[in-house]
Amino acid sequence: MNKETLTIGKLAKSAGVGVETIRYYQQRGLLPVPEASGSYRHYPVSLGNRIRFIKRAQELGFSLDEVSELLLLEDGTDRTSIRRIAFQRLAEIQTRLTDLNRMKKALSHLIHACEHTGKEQPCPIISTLALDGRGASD
Amino acid sequence: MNKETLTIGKLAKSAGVGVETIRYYQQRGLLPVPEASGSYRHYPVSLGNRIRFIKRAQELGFSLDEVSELLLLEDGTDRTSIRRIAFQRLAEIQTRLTDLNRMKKALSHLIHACEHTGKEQPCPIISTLALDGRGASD
DNA sequence: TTAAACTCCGTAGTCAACCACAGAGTCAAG
DNA sequence: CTTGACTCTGTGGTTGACTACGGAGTTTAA
Repeated sequence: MNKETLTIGKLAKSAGVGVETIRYYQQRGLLPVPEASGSYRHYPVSLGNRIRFIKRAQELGFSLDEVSELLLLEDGTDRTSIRRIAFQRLAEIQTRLTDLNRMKKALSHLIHACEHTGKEQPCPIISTLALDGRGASD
Repeated sequence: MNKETLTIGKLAKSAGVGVETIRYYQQRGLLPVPEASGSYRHYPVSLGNRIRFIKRAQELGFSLDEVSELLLLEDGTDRTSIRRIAFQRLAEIQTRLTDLNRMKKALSHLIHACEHTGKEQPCPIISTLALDGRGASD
């Protein structure tokens, strides 16, 4: 009833997520489950900020487990721990970037070779994949 | 019994995968299911090459669905289709690379800011995530 | 006052690419 | 001929982040 609270549906809409997402976050312990004063629960509007926090962290590639950690540190006093999590995340991103760049290079190379190989010869993309053992190009 | 055939376990070992993986590939239609001459099936050794083909394609980031397509084109005559699939894959890799680079940049920036901000001020990592609405940096 | 829209709660399904396991049958070596 | 390793089939579990659904109760707008 309070002007400061919303039903779960309104909260979801205000935060741009589905109702089920909110319930899921509650299960994961990312969001508190308010007491119901009546038969429906009343959600403080401020939870919208927390949901948006979660969403922005996800956009930076944090998993919900990592977001949980960040939320514990939300007051910002434990800089060291926060940076540790961020560094970890950065390292994972770097690893993934390296992998993808290797794939990209290999694939571009194969496509290029395929485009510049005569029809009489086998397709380099297929023949590379079909090579026995490894020892391809790499 | 033939010298040219193996039991599923031997085939799996020779191709460096688990028995379950072979059965899974059969379900997906990536591998044929040979008739059993007896009560066990006998797998041509050549299937090992096909399995390795699949694995190498996966290393280049192809999904099993894409591998199915590639296997249909395995003779290498339909270069256009093969290249189409490879190009698609390359485009996906590029998209992912762009995303990750954006994340990396944002995160490095935040970490740097966090390291060079006085203790009296709020942690930039947290406060960026906690920003109301969007309109952060981006 | 009723009908639509919503909430609650729990469970089950989705995607990808497998892995695990159970129970029964079978094969090969000693 | 026994033992132990293997095969067959079918089904269920894993991870991550949701999404969907069902049935019952509740609130609210017309």
